[in-house]
Amino acid sequence: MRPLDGNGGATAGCASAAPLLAKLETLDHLRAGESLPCNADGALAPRLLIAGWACRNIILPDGRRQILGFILPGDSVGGSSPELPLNRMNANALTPVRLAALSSLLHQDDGDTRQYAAAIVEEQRLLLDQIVRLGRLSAFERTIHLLLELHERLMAVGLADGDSFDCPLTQDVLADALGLSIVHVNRVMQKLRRERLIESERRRVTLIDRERLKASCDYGSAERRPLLNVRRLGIRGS
Amino acid sequence: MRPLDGNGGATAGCASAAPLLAKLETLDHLRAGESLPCNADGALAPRLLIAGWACRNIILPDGRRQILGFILPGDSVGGSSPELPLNRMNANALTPVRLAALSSLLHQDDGDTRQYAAAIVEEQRLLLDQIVRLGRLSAFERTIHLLLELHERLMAVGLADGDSFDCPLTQDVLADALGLSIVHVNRVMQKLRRERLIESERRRVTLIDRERLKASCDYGSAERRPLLNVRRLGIRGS
DNA sequence: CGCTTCATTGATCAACGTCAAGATGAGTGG
DNA sequence: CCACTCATCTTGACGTTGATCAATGAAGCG
Repeated sequence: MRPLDGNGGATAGCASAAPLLAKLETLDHLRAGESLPCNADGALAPRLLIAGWACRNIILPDGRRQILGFILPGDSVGGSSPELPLNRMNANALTPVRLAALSSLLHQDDGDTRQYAAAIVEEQRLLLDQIVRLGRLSAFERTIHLLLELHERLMAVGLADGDSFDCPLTQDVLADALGLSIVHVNRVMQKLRRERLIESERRRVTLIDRERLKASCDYGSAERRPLLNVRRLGIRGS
Repeated sequence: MRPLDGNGGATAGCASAAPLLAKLETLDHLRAGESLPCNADGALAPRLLIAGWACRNIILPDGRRQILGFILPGDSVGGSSPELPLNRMNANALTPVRLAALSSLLHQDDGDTRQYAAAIVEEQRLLLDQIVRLGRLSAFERTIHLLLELHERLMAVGLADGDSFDCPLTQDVLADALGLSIVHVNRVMQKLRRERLIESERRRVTLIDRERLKASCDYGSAERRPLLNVRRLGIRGS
């Protein structure tokens, strides 16, 4: 029972919920672990991810890995500029993945420039969130924060229903995204379940009380620009 | 003795070394701690920093602070797009700072677009480095890595001579940039001096053996895109 | 079934944070 | 010139978080 799709990849269970993506013609099929296609110059080829999950990552010489961010259905990669560092990092499928051509989507008049710009803005927002997570949140907060981000992004493309979504991330991958050890991720997840903040069975993650979760990790506070900021830093001018 | 400049700000000791910047007319003067000017929409106003140091930072509701990156002489802010998240974060002077108008510099034909694009690329590169530092480097490595970045950037604008530069960062600021406690930063710096990797007296930091330093923290390995990546992640496809 | 990947557990330890208290040094007003 | 203040750096003791090592389950898959 629960056949877990057979054909399409990670998000097949929700495929009906992503009507926009379903209509696109598939250009590439990747298996889990494979690298996203590159141009001759080594930069990511322009693609739209229509099914499955991927991630961008950096691997240090000694084998440590840091995942920079996740690529979810509806996300585009490589479109904006081959110079952009993000487009020069490794990107790997985490599940079976289907990609569509991107240029076709964007070559309408000047619309592509606008699309590219929006993608860059969104990418930067996610990078800043990642920095705050890694720099100033505890393991517990980090994990919640990332789950909230994933849920929000999947929600936006119709791949999360209400409070839950299909999450193909292994604890191994989660660890490298959160800058933690795999063992610790496991314990944090257990604590989250024990405190009834989330449920997770098989690959399905349910965020039980999103408002409480958001409050517990300051989710979203990186976006707001405080109007006036008298804290720290500036008590020095005469 | 050692009057530590009196007029110009943090980088006055090196002013002669930044000929390009010296010629610009100053638009704003900021004292340490003050916020960089904003437009009506709340985004950073377009400026070129010609003297002093500043940083972009996020402050969480409970007072924790994460510094996202430093703004050094020669860096521009707010130029690219008011939508960019980085341009909507707090930015504060860390020393007395002088800013120049940016629009005048860039309103030559289409040159501004190119300039903006280059700035975005560079910003993204620094953000990725920051993520790797926070996510996968130890406190010791992080500190070295950041010092190397600062040295390299100052070198590029003629504000570092050989192996040393004038570093106005307090350990407090360093801590919030590195995601560490202030006490731990202090101990790491001591260890760095004890092992003769750096010297630091007053505000002057000297990197004693840059090659050794780079090797010890994998500096620069985030830029290179490995050609083939068989490690981890992908041993799953049949 | 045997294999492999992934999740889980316990024990132990190192890294890093917190608290509290001095030093040190530069600037300031009397 | 001195006392005073304030920011910064430094130190020690101690607690916590999270890493590491090493096994053991559990589940999917050929």
